[in-house]
Amino acid sequence: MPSKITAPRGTQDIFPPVTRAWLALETVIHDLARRFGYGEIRTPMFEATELFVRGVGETTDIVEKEMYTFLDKGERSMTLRPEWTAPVMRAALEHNLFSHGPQRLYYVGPIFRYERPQKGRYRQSHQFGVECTGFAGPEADLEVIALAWELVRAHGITDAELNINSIGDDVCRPKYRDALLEHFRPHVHELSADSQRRLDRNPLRLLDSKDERDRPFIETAPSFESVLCDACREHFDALKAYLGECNIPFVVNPQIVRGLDYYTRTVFEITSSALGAQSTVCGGGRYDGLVKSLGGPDVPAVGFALGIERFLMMIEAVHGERALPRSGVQAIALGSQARAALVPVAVELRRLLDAPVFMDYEDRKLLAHLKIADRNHARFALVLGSDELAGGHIVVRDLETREDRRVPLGRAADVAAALGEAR
RNA sequence: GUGGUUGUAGCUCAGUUGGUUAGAGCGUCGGUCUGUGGAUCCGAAGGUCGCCGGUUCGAGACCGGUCAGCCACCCCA
Repeated sequence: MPSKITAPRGTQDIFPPVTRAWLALETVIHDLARRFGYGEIRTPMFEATELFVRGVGETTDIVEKEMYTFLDKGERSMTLRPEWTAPVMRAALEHNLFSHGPQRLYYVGPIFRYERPQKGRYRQSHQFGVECTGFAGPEADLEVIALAWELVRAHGITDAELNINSIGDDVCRPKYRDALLEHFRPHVHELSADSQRRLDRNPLRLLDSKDERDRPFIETAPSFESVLCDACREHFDALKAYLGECNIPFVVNPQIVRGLDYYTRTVFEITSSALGAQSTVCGGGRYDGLVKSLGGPDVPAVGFALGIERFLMMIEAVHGERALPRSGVQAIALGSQARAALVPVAVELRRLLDAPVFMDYEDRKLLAHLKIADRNHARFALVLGSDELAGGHIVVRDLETREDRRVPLGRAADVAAALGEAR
């Protein structure tokens, strides 16, 4: 037997009722973005590989080992979108959006990264994110953080924590880098192998090492705040003040670094203990240099990305799986004659009712049909058998109160009205 | 990419030191109940034991490989 074809590693099929939870979250997201004045953008699921190499950074893990890259039939190197920010900026640039002033854009959709799957990590995952361009001041930082936090707050997620940090700009980041090198260099051989590698590549990332051997040196490392230039410090202080005034609780965490090259100044993360080792549900920050590095004007920008799968895990950890309330009607026909009469009624009811109308087309006993109605979580059953057919009525049964009533069969509108009353 | 761990019915899992014909619960379907549901009881369907190879008289059990799930590292949402 040929081996069964299965979904590729790290991808998943999503069925009802889980798809319902996805739709509910997406609905909240679209509404939230609208209230903050953001418009939705959709971009291709694949892009020229070059976009990510230049946008995300050549030495980042994403570019070095996590991209799904392939050659198309024209021998062009293409890559499945591993993150949204670079494509969104590319699209905005390509269509000259930046010449029309500040932009507020958001997206919801899949990203692809070639990684070994684990809890909260998949090869295809989905992100919601926003990009706010054209504002250099801390107000924009506050705006996107407030938007992300509102999503968390609205779902009553109590164990979420907002961490913020500033990683400086072109002026002070090199200084900090040097300070770190100076601090760690004398102890190179006492550091973990990973950290020794990081020291050359990206000393900032050494700060979030989990290795016990690195801990003592990380604890004594100089903090970025001590090196921030005046402009960056002012920006960071203003943001903290705004967050306080808006009652958004946060902690300053000097170890937040972000893995992508384009971040400047503000970086932030929202974490939760519900997610295992992958505790970050939302990560973002300011990326003032990205648009320029993609060949565009010098446009400041700030945004975040939020993992949909991880967020759903958080919601479930807090609320558990909710029992579905009864809703809609089960149309039950006993016999072929009744079925022929009821099918058009069901179709008409679907036009009239704002609730599901279920119907099973097999020949079954009433009992079996009622069991199906239960399984569908229907609120009402419409029973049409030979007696009702002869009498020109239909029996409406309330499956919660077990009450039966007769309704004239003549027009579906009458049935719909009866259901409306009964509710 | 590295490490640990697990693959037996749709789901959750038993299966003795290797031994004839593969087990349970839940779920599904039918009956119990010629037309009134979530329960009870009875019955049925459903498996080349992830896949390939090896050891053996004999493999679901042992060995190797491979694929996949889960978890962690690296890193990230």
